[in-house]
Amino acid sequence: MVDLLRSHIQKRVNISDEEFARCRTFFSHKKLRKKQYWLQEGDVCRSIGFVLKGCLRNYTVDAKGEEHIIQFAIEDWWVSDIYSFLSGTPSKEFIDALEDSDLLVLDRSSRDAMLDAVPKMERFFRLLLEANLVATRRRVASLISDSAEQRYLDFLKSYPNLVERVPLNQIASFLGITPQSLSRIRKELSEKR
Amino acid sequence: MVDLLRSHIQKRVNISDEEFARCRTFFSHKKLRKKQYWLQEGDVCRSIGFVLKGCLRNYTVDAKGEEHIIQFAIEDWWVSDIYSFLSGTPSKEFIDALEDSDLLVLDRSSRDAMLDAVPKMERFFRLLLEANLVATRRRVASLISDSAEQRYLDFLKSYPNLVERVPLNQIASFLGITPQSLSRIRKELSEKR
DNA sequence: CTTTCCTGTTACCATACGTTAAGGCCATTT
DNA sequence: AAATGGCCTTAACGTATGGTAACAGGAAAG
Repeated sequence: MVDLLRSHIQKRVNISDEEFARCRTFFSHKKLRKKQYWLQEGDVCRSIGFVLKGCLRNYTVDAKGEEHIIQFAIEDWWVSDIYSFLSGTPSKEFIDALEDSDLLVLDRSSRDAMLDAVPKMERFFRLLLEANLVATRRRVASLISDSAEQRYLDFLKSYPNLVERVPLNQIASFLGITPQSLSRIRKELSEKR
Repeated sequence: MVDLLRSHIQKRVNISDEEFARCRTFFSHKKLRKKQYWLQEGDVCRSIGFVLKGCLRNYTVDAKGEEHIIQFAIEDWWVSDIYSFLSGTPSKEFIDALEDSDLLVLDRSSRDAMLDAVPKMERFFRLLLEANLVATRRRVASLISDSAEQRYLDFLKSYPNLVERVPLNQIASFLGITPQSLSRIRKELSEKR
């Protein structure tokens, strides 16, 4: 299981067994059952989580009580409210588990200690953030440029594995539309092709 | 002018005169006249730019020829197609100047050399990326949650200086709506309040 | 086994935003 | 002075998506 983290890091920086062993000591384990919260609005997000198993979502709830999914996280992804984590201010987001999940958790002081203990990880996090920023910018471009139908088709292409695991109403929320609209879009697509 | 870069870096990491002087050698200057391109679709984005003066925009052009602004950049901000820059693949974006502008430019090999020469800059870029990611995630949250009117009001609050410098049709494009819609929204707002 | 909840679908109407077209204002060019 | 082009606005109409409501199938809970 922990091998997943090792290969995740190795994808970006070369790390020795000894260095990885040192890194490993800064993480702790966390199990979440389906529907269990990891972060609730008003809490400070004190750690970032690396998903070993399962699926989580990061979302806001607006004044009408509607949920808006900012991010999904499955195996090999990280999850957190990065703003609250970095600033130490209370979060406006929720994080909970869509499936029984298994995380490796790194709190703020552990991360800082790790960066001191294994300087190479500084580069790892930079590269991770770069990849994240690229993906998030893509999503912005898609949201300001594309129709809901196009965004759904892109989602199918980009995350084929997620479609099978996540309920459609959750995907609609991620796309920024209602479940009813997504249902209509799916109907039209199936009629056309 | 270069002091702007110094204080920009200093905001995130402590850097000595000597270290800054070393950093400085990796940058080159670039002047752009209004409407001049810095990046065109199909080109590889070989450098990132730090804006000393002026205003630039980063945008895509869709199949209908419509422009969609992904990012504005004014003084003290960075501009690039980070995906093309990192991957070395041809860009699908344009970058041009909305005003006569003055950039400090860092190409890929210079950046890598700088990171070797001044390891502290590794942390600087990590922190810069973190801030960028936070802002971009905010924008995603706003695009999937808020009405165009709300997004416009948020824009006014977040970037009051930009509103005065950038034409309204450009702001509409940034918000993901047409100039006509923005005009209508402004009218309704002025009638209400 | 029955009940309840969760998910997905459909339909009807409402609304926000897009499209097309036109006109006016102002700065720049000729 | 006249002409041009960029920018903003307005209006009438079209379309995509939202809101509300109802229903059905399947999973989960009792």
